[in-house]
Amino acid sequence: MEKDKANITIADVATRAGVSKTTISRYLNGKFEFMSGESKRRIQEIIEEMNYRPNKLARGLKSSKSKLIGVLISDISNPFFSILVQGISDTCNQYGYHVLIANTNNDTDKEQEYILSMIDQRVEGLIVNTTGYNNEFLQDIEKNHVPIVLADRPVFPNMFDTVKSDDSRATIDTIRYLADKGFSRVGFFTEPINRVGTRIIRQQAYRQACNEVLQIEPQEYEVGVKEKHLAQKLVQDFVARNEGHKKAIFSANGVTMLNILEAIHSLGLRIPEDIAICGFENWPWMEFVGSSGITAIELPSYGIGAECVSRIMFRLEANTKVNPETIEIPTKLIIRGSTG
Amino acid sequence: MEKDKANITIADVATRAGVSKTTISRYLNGKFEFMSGESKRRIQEIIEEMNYRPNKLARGLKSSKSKLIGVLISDISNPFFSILVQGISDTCNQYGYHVLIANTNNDTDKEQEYILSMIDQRVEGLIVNTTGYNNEFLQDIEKNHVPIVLADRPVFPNMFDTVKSDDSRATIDTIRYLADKGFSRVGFFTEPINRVGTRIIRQQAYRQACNEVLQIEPQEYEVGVKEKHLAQKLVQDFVARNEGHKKAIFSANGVTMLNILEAIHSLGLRIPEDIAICGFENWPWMEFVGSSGITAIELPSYGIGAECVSRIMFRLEANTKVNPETIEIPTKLIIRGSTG
DNA sequence: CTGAAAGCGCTAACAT
DNA sequence: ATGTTAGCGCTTTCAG
Repeated sequence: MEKDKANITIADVATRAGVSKTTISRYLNGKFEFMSGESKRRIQEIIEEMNYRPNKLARGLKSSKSKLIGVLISDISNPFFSILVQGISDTCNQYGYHVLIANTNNDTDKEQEYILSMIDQRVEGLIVNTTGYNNEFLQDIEKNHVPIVLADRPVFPNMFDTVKSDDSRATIDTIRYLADKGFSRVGFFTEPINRVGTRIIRQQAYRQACNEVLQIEPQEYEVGVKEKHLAQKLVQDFVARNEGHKKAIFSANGVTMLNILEAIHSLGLRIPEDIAICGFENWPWMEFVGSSGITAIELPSYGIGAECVSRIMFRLEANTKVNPETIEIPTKLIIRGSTG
Repeated sequence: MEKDKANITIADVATRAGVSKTTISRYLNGKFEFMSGESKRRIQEIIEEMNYRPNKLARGLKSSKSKLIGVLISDISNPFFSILVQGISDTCNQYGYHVLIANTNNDTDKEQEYILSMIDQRVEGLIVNTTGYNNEFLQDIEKNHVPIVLADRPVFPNMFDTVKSDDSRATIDTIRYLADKGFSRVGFFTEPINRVGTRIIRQQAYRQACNEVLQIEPQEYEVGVKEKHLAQKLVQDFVARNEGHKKAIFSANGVTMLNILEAIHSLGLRIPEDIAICGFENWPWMEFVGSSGITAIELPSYGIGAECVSRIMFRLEANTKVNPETIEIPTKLIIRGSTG
C-alpha cells in the first residue's frame, strides 16, 4: 500500500491532475459524459497513485446522504436477531451502505433516543425491531425524516413497511400437525406479550387453532426468560390440568423453549412420553436434545434481514410516497422426536 | 413532540435567540464561560422550543470526529460474537458513540475493504475481530488513521491492544481437571486453525497440557462447521484409537462442540460412558443435553466487548502514543455431567 | 462576553 | 468539456 499523507482532498487531486475540483467531483460521481477520455484516464491514474479516498462526511454534508442505515434491535444477543442483523449487514454492504446498530434492550425510551441520534447522523433509512410502544414517534420520524421498515415485529394498526415470517399460518399448521398426531391438549407458552407484534400474532393464531382445530379452551402461560422457578411451576400446572390426555407444549419462541426445556429437565419429565414439545425457532442443538430432537419451526431470519434492506433501498429510489406493505417470508416445520 | 420543520440549523436558532452562530456553537459545546447566564438560559429555551438538534455530519466535517466506532466481526451469527457486539454496542452508546458494524465472514479482503470504507466515514476507532491475515494493513491504519483494539483474537507478534479471555489458563486448568477425574486420553477438536489467534493459543495450551499434565502425545482433529460427515469419522477415529482408556474430547469452541455432539448423537455413543466431552463456550442448552449437561468454559463475551470500548476511549483521550497492551478477562469452568 | 469571517471537503448551479 | 462560485451546517480563530 502506498504511503498516504494524512488527508488528501479533492483539491490535491485536482491540482496534480491540472483540472478543477469540479471535474474530479464529476469523475467521482461517474459523470464521465462531462469530460474527455483523456481527463478521465488521467484522473483515474492520479487517484490511484495518490491513494485518494473521498471523505464521506463532506459528501454527506452536501447531500444529506450518509450512506448509513440505522438498525434498532431489541436484543442482539438473541440468535434470531443476530442472524437477522447478519442479513441486514451483508445486504447493506452489497449496496455500498454501512449499518449503524443499537441494542434497545426492549426499552421504549432508548429506542427513541437512539433513533433521534441516528437521525442526527443523517442515516438514510431505519430498520426497527420495535418494542411496539413507539408508533406515533416512528410515524413522525417517517413523515419528517427517513423511511422506516419494521423487522420481524409488526404493529397494529399496520402503518409501516414490515418484513416478517408467516407466523399465523405456521402456528396453525403446527397445531394441526399436533392434532393429527393425537395431541388433544396443546398449551401455549410465551414471554410476556406486552405490545410485541410477533407474540400477539402467534397468540391469536393459537387461539384460532384452539377454536377451529382442537376445539378446546386456550391454555396460555406467560413466563419471562429469567423466571426459572415460574417456568417449572407452569409446566407442572399444565401437566396436572390435562391429566389423562395426550398433551403438547407449543412454545412461542426460542428463549421460551430453552426455559421450558430446563424446567422439564429439572422436573424429570420425559419427552415425548410425559409431555411433547415444539414451537418457534429451530437451532442446531435441537437436533440432539431429548432422545431424538425437538420439533421446531425454522424462521427465515437472514432472509428477513435481507428483505428489509431491499425494501429500504426500494423506498430510497422511489422518491414518491409508497404505501406500507407487509412482506411475509415462509417458515418451515422441522419434525423431530419431541412430538413423537 | 413539537412539529419541527425539515432542517433547523444553528443559524435559525441564532436568529431567534438574537445572538450569533458562534454563541450557539459555544453553547452546544458546553463553553458556558463565554456567555452571560442570560444568554445561556435564553438559548436553552429556544433550542428546546424549536426542537433543534445539531447535524453530526457538519460537526464531524470540521473536527473529523464522527462519534462513530467501527466494528468488524468475523461471524455475527455466532452467539459468542453477538454477545460481544452487545457489550460493544451498549458501552459505546453510554459514551455517546454509535457503532458501525460489518460482518467480514472471515474474509481477509472484506476486512480490508470495510475498514477502508469506515475510515472514509471518519470512524474514530476500530474494534476488530480479525482474520489474522491483515496485520500489516492494520498497522498502517493505526499509524495513519485511528486506534485499533483487537477483540477476542490476538495476533503474533502482538502489536495491537487486545482484549481476550484467559484461554491458555482455562485450557490447561480444564485438562488438569479431566486428568484428576481419571481421563488419561484427551483429544483436541477445533475448527481449522488458519491464523485465528484464539485457536492457535488454545491449541498450544492443549499441547502444553499434554506434555506437562497428561504426558501423552497430542491428538488433534480439525473439522469445519459444515463437515458433518468428517466430524463423525474423526470422533470414531478418536474412540478407536484410545480403546480401553478413559477418554474425553476437548472442544476448542462452541460451534465445534455442536458439531461433535451431533456426531456423537448420530453414532449412538453415550456421554460420558463411551466418551466424555467438554470445551470452550457455555450456552443455556448445555444444561440439559445428554443425561446431565455438558461441562463448559464460560467466556466473558459481554465483558470483552465492554472492555474493548473502554480501551478505545482511553486511547482517544490519551492523545499521546500508548503501548499496545493485552487485557485478559477471566473465564469460568462450569462442571456438569458430560465429564461425569 | 460576543461576533465576523474563514473554512472543513465536497457538490451543483451557472457560466463559458 | 471544463471552471467559477456559492454553499451544506458547523467550529474556530481573531478581533473587539
